[in-house]
Amino acid sequence: MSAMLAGEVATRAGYFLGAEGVACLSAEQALAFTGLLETSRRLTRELEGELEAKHGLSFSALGLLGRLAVAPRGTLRLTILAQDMGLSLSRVSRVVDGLEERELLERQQCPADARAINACLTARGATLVRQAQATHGAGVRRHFFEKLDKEQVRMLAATFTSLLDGAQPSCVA
Amino acid sequence: MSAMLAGEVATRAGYFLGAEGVACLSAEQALAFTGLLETSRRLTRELEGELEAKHGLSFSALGLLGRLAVAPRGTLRLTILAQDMGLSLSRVSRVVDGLEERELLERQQCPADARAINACLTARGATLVRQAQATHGAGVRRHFFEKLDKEQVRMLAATFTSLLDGAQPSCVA
DNA sequence: ATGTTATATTTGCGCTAGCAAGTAACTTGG
DNA sequence: CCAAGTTACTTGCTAGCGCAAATATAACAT
Repeated sequence: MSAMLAGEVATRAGYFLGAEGVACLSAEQALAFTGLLETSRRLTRELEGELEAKHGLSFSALGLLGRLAVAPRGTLRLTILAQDMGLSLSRVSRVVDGLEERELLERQQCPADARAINACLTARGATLVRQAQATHGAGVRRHFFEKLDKEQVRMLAATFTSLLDGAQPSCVA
Repeated sequence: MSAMLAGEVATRAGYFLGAEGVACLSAEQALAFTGLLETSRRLTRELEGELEAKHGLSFSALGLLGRLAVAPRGTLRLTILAQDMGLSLSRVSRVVDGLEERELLERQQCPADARAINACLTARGATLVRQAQATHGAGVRRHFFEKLDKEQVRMLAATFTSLLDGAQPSCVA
């Protein structure tokens, strides 16, 4: 299997193994790294496709609505959303544009600070987010957890927790 | 720690835990899933940023050049590149546009098939890809492997290998 | 030979994403 | 009280990505 493994690695990790070679990373390391990125890519593609098809929501849109759904009064300021979600404020502003268009949320002037805008979930939005969360949850189970045993899940959770520990937010702006 | 863990999960996985709740996924499952996506996002952002800053290459561009670098005669057809890289052909065509502009590769008519185009690495491209691979390899070690022990790497490699096993290509088009 | 179907690539469009610049409003030091 | 600096948001721009349509060539069946 070592030969087949090496072949796999050469294919999937070709972009950082130079002509000089394989000494750069071990086969296992290459698999761990490229596997992580590739798994994330496929999972995202698959799940976001379902979400888009069934509810017309991107991942970010669902994340935003989901955060509103658990916030007091269904309301959060855009800045808070951006920080929470690790997105730029400009992106959040435009996601909100789209959701407001569809009347899933409303922009409201913040009474305490005239600069600030509250995104506020509508009844329509609250209904949709519940449905979409159900779709998404089912998709996650189907595409991810059904293929993993308990031990693997435990280990992944522990590994990612430690990796993300020194967590500066992923978006600077 | 269970309380803090639950808090973490509520924050990071808020988008699929509805008002009704936490019953949907276990805390560990939520961490494994969101951790995967978040880790991938940060890693990509960090590494691609370095690559862009030092060599003006995106991840895809490096992948493409890297594949040419190990191909016979530094040459591959666009279709092959697209399949290998899990990108759409249209995307590959445009990445090639950019790299051709910078004279890191050339488009050549395939002698055997007048429809096909070969992307062919130039000397400049071959030099750059080696440098960029070095940068990238160092970045991967620094941002990823330095934070993991041997056992974790082994486990990640095994898990992702089995997850990606039934691997239909991630890009349909 | 020739029409049909399949393959290879390019181009137009729409989406997500961030950064930079612009505007409005809050805060603070003098 | 007001000028300088900070914060909140919006808007214009760029880049990556895929899909769908357009074009050109190949392969195949009649």
